[in-house]
Amino acid sequence: MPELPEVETTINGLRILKNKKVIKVKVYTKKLRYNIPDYIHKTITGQRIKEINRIAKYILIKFKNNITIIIHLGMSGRLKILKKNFIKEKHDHLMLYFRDNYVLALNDTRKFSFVDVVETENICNKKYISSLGIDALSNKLSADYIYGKIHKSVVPIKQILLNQHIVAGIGNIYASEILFDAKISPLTLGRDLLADQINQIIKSIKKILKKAIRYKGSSIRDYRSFDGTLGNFQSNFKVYGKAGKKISSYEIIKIIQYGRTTYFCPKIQKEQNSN
DNA sequence: CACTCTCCCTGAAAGC
DNA sequence: TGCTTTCAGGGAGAGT
Repeated sequence: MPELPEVETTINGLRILKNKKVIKVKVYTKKLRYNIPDYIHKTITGQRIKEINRIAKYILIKFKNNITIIIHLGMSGRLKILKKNFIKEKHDHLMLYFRDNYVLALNDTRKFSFVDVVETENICNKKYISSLGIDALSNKLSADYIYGKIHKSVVPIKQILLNQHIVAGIGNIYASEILFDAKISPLTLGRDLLADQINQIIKSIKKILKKAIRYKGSSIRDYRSFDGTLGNFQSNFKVYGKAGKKISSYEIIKIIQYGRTTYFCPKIQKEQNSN
């Protein structure tokens, strides 16, 4: 579920917790992808949230005592904000109770999410943070940068887009959507991409991700209540999940690349070498 | 080093 | 209908 637009939408929803004080921390499932550190209790109980932001798909909840909770949502994780008379649901693994009856719950069916607790100034010492490439929405993302990373690569562009060490934030759905928008075949190898194509990919990254964020943002009720709905962007998918459907008489197909599904329209998305 | 594959986990959907 | 198999939006770590 959570790629960059979902994470962005989530942190926008979480901002109502700014300045609120944690009065209790409950860990219902310690072992997620990694164990939730035991010291989460004493490091944030009684503390107020200073700010909430993200690095790529990592959510950072920063407290005023210089502690940051880092949350990665994995495949199926989501954060819910609950009010006083909430009911704990299946797969709620961590709950932060705030003054004023707010509760923040991490719910994750598949337990691929993780929660880390670090001193704020040491966030970048975490290997999973420091090894990230440039954020997909950063204006530092340039064709020169991408070219430098991929001009010798024999990996297909679809997989390159999923590589968080190159561009951070794109996931499996938006990778297909971005390449369709750029009219580039997901099979094209990194070293075969032309400068124009790299520029086009960057444009499509911004366009698709921003549009996705806009659609989530337009359904405020969805994320304010954190009811698990995906927002409205699904109906905007052009190719993802649409194998067998047609775009102006050209068929969309599904292939498997590196164990992940890719959807594309071969007639519209050309490989440079096949022309 | 660069690339590829498996695995972590649960449940919905597809297959039989 | 009910049982079995496949697959899912992420990413680390092992293997080649």
